[in-house]
Formats: sequence, structure tokens, C-alpha cells
Amino acid sequence: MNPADQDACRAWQLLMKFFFAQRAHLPSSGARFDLSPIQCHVLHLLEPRRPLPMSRLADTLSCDASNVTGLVDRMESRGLVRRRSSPEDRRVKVLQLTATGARLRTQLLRQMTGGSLPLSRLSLDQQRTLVKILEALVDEK
Amino acid sequence: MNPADQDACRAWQLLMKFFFAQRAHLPSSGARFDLSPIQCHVLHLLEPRRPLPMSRLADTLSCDASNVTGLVDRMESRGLVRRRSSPEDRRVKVLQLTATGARLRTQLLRQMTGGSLPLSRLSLDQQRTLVKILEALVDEK
DNA sequence: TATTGTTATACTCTATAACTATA
DNA sequence: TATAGTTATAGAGTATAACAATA
Repeated sequence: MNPADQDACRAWQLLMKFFFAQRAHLPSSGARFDLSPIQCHVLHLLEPRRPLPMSRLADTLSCDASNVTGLVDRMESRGLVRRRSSPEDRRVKVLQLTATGARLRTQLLRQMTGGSLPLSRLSLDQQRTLVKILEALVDEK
Repeated sequence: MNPADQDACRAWQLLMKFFFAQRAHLPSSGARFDLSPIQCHVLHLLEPRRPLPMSRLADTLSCDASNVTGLVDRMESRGLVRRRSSPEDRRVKVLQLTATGARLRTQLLRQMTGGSLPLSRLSLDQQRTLVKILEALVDEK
């Protein structure tokens, strides 16, 4: 393995490690509201007043569309999101946050930034650098 | 939300996004060998000639010990790992890679560093910086 | 008494395939 | 024909609680 690959490999291992380690802290935010990690993520992705087609959500989560059906079923039954048929294409259903969902989302975001989280152990400079690198990685438009 | 928290929050969202986006690429390495993401991670964590107590694994994965039982059952039934009773404390079982497991681990690490992965889109400097920040985050000893 | 690992249970997440309704 | 979403199914991941063996 050449040195360049080694860095990528190490980064990957650390990212995985961070993800699993993070779950120990997630309960203090997510499970407090009885949300699974992926439900937390969906709540983050679903911005207020920005309806999201279910197929877009499946793309973002890199999972099959059939999973999104169940995921949304559970969130809808809790009154967090709502399905609406798209006027342009009646095959498409878009997701919207309910008032309850929007409220929970705000609470969740606030919890996630609590001072006890590992992320706040980083200096401001490190946080900004991390954000910049991750943006390049995720390639957001 | 104050500006410092905002960076931590953004970083968290991007990390989640990266993790889920990554699953689209994982199949090319993990699923090719019929390994789930968590099984890949365990294979990484389990270094050759470094036995790992099951309770340590549960800690690292931040999950309940009962989950590790099933996880290891599946990996053991495929001949990737082996359970051994610890000589010091007969309650403890340590995990070892089998020869098959070690071979698969090597193949997996090689795949993970293939040039097509998002991580290799980063410059060398960025990769090193990312590793450094993640190390601070994961707080490895 | 406390700890390690297992078992039993229930629920969530996930992929595949077959289906519907639209396009 | 192709696409968006659903249903059915099977397997894996997860938490909780109760348990056996050991410390």
C-alpha cells in the first residue's frame, strides 16, 4: 500500500470509529426523543418549508426506495412528517415537516450542539477546517 | 445558536451525510465480500495477533453486549473469527482473526483505498489534516 | 454482589422482488 | 417502456430484561 492510500485508509477507519463512538452520545440527543440515528438524520435533512421527494431522500440515504416507505411510515405515525402528492407528477410524493416535526428538529439541533459533545472538544479553527474538508468530501451543491 | 455551536452542528450534519453517502460506495468493497458495514468495521478493528475481549468490542461499537453475541456468531459461522476463553478470567472471551479472516481483512483494506473512493478526491494535505482532526475527535490512546 | 457473555423478545433497518399507478 | 412508491419477505442490527457462570 502506498503512502497516499495509507492516509485515505486511516481516515476511513477513523471516520467509522467516530461514527460508532458517537452513538454513545447520540442517546442524549436522539434517543431522548425516541429517535433512531437515521430518523435524526432525516429530521436534519428535512428543512422547514422545503418539501423533499421520497426518491431524493432514498438517494441521499443511499438506500432502496422501499426502506424509505417504512421509515416515513414510522415518522408519519408519530406526526413528525407528512406525505403530499406532487402537483406536477402524481407519481411523486413529497415530504414536509409538520409543526411537531419542526419543533422537534429545533430541539434536536440544539441538543446536538451541547458543550458535552466530542465535536466541541475541537478548536474553532479545527471545526472550520473539518467542515471545509467534509464539504469537499460530500460534494454539496 | 451561537457561531461556535453552528460549526459543530454543521460538522455533525456533514459527518452523517458522509456516512450515509458512503454506503453507496461501500458495496464495491464490503458487499463484494458479503460483509455489512459493521462487519467491515469489526474486521478493521480486529488486528491480526491482537485478541480482543468481546466486552471491549461492545464498548468500541457503543452497543449492548448482547448485540456482539449475534454479530460474532455470524462472523464465526463464516470462519472469519474465533472465540477463545481468556486464561486470566474465565468469564471473558477474546476474539481472534482466523487465517481466512486475516486474508479477507487485507483484501478489504486494499479495496477501501481504491482510487475511486471519495476520500481519494482529497489532496494529500487535506487527508493528513483530516486524520489529525479525527484523531483528536476519537481520542485514541 | 458485580461482571461477562448468552438467550429471548420486540422493533428498526436493509435489500430483493413483485406489484400499482402514473408517465 | 420507464419511473415513483408500495407491499411482502427475509435477514441483520439494536435495546431491554432475565439468566448462567465466574469473579
